Amino acid sequence: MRIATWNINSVRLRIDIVADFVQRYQPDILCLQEIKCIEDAFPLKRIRALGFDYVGIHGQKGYHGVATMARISGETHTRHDFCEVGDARHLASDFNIGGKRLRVHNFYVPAGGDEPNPDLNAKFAHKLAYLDEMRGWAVDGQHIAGADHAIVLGDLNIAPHADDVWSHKQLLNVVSHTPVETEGLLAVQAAGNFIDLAREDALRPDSLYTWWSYRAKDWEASNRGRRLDHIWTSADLATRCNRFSILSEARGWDRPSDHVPVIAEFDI
DNA sequence: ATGGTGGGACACCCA
Repeated sequence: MRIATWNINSVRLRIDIVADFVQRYQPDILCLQEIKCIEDAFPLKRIRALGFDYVGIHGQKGYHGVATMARISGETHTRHDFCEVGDARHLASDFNIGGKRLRVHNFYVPAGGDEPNPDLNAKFAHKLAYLDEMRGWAVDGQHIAGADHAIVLGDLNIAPHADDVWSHKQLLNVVSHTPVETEGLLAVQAAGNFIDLAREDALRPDSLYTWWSYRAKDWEASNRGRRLDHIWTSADLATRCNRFSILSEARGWDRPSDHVPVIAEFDI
């Protein structure tokens, strides 16, 4: 079973590279973030033509929005409105694999703006509140209730470890790598006993970054990237993961997203 | 210290 996550930064604008990616890498389950459209505007025909049977969409006009599609049959479980602000940032889908129920949580965690002070920046305060609610949700076991395995993935908008960014020192006060965020994200991970696949010794890719700013003159030469996109699994599933990859080359495709696909393969 | 480039919707928000 191959699963991929990709912040596509407008699915309508980039449907052609989504199709190329699917044809070349054949994910069984594909999770997109920042689709930036409502459900009715989602390019459903193109996605179905790629062989996806299940398509779950949590859309919103202009901003955010996540969608999960699969070649295997699935059903939408929930679209949870964390912090109850009406944002489309989460979708949970259930799949039956090998007689077990797998729940896939597709997340787009708030970016949090530029100012890393929650008293001065409501967006940053919202990001911290969102993480805190995720932690409680994981502690309560809500992520897996009624299922056998859980995967939490998506654009979590935080690079939690020192080598998840091009310069730990220079980014300590930059939103996405501040201590309050990295500690907050690691607390969510600990609360759900999730395994961060990129950090498993046997799976660790050479390059960890999943995002490079559009503002760099030459993203590849400067390589000022960050690992913002993650695939976490429940412990039982992590032992069945035999391949993990970050498709860095996608950042160099024509009219790219600023994020690249992250792919995990399981022997289940 | 600053400004750099991309989205969407509609004059400016967000990343």
